[in-house]
This record gives sequence, C-alpha cells and structure tokens, in this order.
Amino acid sequence: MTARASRTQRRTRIQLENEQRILDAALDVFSLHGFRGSTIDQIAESAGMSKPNLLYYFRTKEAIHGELIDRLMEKWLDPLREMDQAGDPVQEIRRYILRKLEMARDYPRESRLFANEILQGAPRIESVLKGPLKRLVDEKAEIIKRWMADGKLAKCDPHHLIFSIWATTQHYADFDVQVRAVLGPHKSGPGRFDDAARFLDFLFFDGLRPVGQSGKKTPS
Amino acid sequence: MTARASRTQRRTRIQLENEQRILDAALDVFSLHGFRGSTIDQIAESAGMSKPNLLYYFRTKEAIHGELIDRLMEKWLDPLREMDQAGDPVQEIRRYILRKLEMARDYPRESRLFANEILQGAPRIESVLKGPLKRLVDEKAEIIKRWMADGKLAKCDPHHLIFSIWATTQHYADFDVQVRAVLGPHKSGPGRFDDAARFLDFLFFDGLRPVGQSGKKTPS
DNA sequence: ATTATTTTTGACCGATTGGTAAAGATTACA
DNA sequence: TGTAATCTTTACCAATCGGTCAAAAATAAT
Repeated sequence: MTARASRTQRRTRIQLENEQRILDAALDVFSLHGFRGSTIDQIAESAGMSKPNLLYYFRTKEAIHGELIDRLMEKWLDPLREMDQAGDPVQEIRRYILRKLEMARDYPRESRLFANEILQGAPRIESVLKGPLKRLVDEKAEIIKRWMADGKLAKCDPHHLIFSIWATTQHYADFDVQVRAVLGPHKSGPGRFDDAARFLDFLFFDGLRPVGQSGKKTPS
Repeated sequence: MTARASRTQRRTRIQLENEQRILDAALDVFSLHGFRGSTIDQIAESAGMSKPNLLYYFRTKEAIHGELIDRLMEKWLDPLREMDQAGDPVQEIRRYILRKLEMARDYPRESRLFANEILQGAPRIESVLKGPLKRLVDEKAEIIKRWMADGKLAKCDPHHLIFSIWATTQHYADFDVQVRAVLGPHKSGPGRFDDAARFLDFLFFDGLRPVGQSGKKTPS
C-alpha cells in the first residue's frame, strides 16, 4: 500500500508539508476558476511541484477538491453553530453577522470555493446541503422563532433572515472585485469591511424607514 | 467577407434564428460552468448543431461569451437606472428591491452568468465595473444621500445599501440550489420568491429590533 | 554501509480541447 | 431555372486535458 492511501498510518513530515502546499495551491486555483475550469497542471505549478508528484499525494483532481470541500464545510458552519439559545437574541444575531463578515474578510478563497460549488449546481455537496446544513438551519430557525415569539425580536421568516445574513456577508468575499470597482480606489482599502459592519448593523437592526414614519406600532 | 463578420449587412432569417439558439444554449452552459469550465461542444450540442456550424456564427468561444455579457450588462442595470429622484424615496427603494428580486426569479441564468464572471475575477468586464457601473451607482448613491438628508430615509452608507440589495436579491438566483435544499421540498415552490419579497420588505424597512427597544430616537 | 522505503521525475497515454479546411447541401434571388 | 451566396458537414489539426508508468533520486531504517 502506498503512503498516500494509508489513512491509519502516521504521515511523514514531507507528506504533511506537501499535502498542505497542494491544498493551499488548489484553493487558489479552484476558488478562482471552479472545478471544471481548473487544471491539475495549474495547481501543480502553483504548488511548485510536478504533476506526477502532486498525483502521488492526491490520486485525482476530485480527491483534492473533495478534501478542500470537506475541510471547508466543517469551518464554514461554525458561526451558526455558535448561536446560543441562552444568549441575548439581538446580541446573538449581531455576533453571527459579525463572525460571518469576518470570515468573508479572512477567508475569501473559501467563500468563493463554496460559491463556485453552489453556482455550478452543487453536485459534490448536495447531500450536505439537504442533510446537515438543513438540519442546522432548521434548528437555529426554531430558536430564532422562539425569540420572536417572546418579543425579543421583530417577527419575520427566520429562514430568509439567515439567507440574508449569508448573502450580505459573503457578498464582500464573492463579489469583492465588483465591490472594490464600485467603491473606487480610495474607499477600497481594508476599511471597507468596517464600513460594511457598520452598515449591516444598521440594516438588520434599524432599517431604512425614517423615524416618525415607522410601520411598527408602539407596544400596547 | 463572411456573413458572421458583416455587421452592417442585414442578417438572414437563418442567421438570426441560429444566433439566438446559440446564445440561449451558451447561456445555459456558461451560467452553470463558467467560461473556462464550458466547452464549445457542450454549447453546440445544447443548441442542436455541429461544432463547426456553431463556429460559423461565432468565430471563437470568447465571441459567444462576450456577446452574452454585452447583452446582459445592458439589461442588468435597468432597474437601478429607473430609480427616480422625483419619486417617493421609500417607494423607489422598495420598487428597486422588488424589480431586482423579479430579475433573480425570471432571469436566473443571467444572474449566474454575471456571478460566475465576478467570482472569477471579472477579467472580461472589469472596465464596465470601474466605468459605467461605478458612475451609475455613484449617481444613484448621491440621490439616496439627498433623500436621507431630507429626512425621507434613515441615514446609512448608500453604496453599501445598494450592495446589500444586490446581495440579498441575487442570492435567490445564484444560490438557488442551497436555498431550495434548506427550505425543503414543500417550501421550495415558486412561492419562495413571495416569501423572499415579504421578508426583504421587512428587513429593509423595519429591521429586527423589536418595538419598544428601538435604537431610533423619536423625532424632536 | 547496506537495505528498504518514500519521494520525485520524465516520458508517455488516450481523450478532449478550441479551432480549421474544404467540399457538399441548401437557400435566396435573377 | 440557373447561379451565386449562404449554410452545413466531414475530416482533421495541434495543444491540452487527467492520469499512468517505470525508473531514478532522496530519505529513513538497520
């Protein structure tokens, strides 16, 4: 049995190093071109190693991509998992939005890898979406619903609330090129994430309607 | 000069028909796999025609993609162009959100084509983003700013407001697979767009903070 | 120092890629 | 109907694709 196939055996220093280099290079390439648009040669060159050498560590292109997706899905849902039923509702949502925005800032490649996968029909993660993801979202949606019933949050569809948090935060990673093009050179610095954080807090907790024209009724 | 190269000459019925068939098939393929992930053979087969025949109408893969992008950019910005300074601010924003959501519903392929292009670094539309798009957004942001100064809207960063409208509405096209996976079979019908419309109206004009705990000060 | 193992390489494979050449089929028009 | 222009197809090309193989090189174990 070759080294790459032995999962139980402990790995060499060289194995660990090279696997990491390959995955890092593959993340660059896959997140930019999608699965079908990426080539093993590209990844190998980006990892500074020959193609057969790369294929010594990962037997197929699918294997590299699959490993990336697996590791991503673990980390990607952490912020939602952390949402705590016992915490203050407004603070919990606020914190979730902020954590997701930080992930868009700190892990844009992962966000794009995920976006590419979904955009292209999610053939390799459909089961995760319909299984673990749906369960997690349903569970948290139920918590949010209870918060709303308790008057701690204004009532709305919690599923679509979660969608809107995903959409607005990941937008800053996935559509980064557009965001920076529109903001212009002087507002495209790292500070754009602070501006985004401020705006999202405004959006989710205040809303556009000006004071004095609120659609909300005062509590009886 | 061949038919396909003659721009001034009027086109045959067959030309118009086949060009349309090709562009429609290409939209299917490109929006699902991105530029690099799509092949001319795929497009030709989807258009029900041989590859050389397709290449008789469009000389290269880039030519097809470019034509799609050009037509898309025209239509894509219409809703924003329609935002009217003279209209009621709340109604104008509300209408813009709704129009964008309708486009996500009615033209998901176009939305995904655009998303793929941005996601992959926008090599073919960077100039449009930094030029016409930025100008249009800046112009409308200025209008929104004036509305806010006049007390017609709560104050926030208008650029990020526009981003959030793009993000939340296009999400329902670009991440459709995920949306439907999470909502489950019985809530994934066409009605999900009505739910989304209701929710987005809530989000942008009311916000999560429950009545009685508003961060907004009452008007003096 | 020798052996066993792991790592790396160059040469190669069949399939697919974007695209071409040229001849044949069809159409429009006189 | 004749004919010129348009349209379509078959056969093909070089380049690149994902992946294999055997052997060399480097490393680890004895």
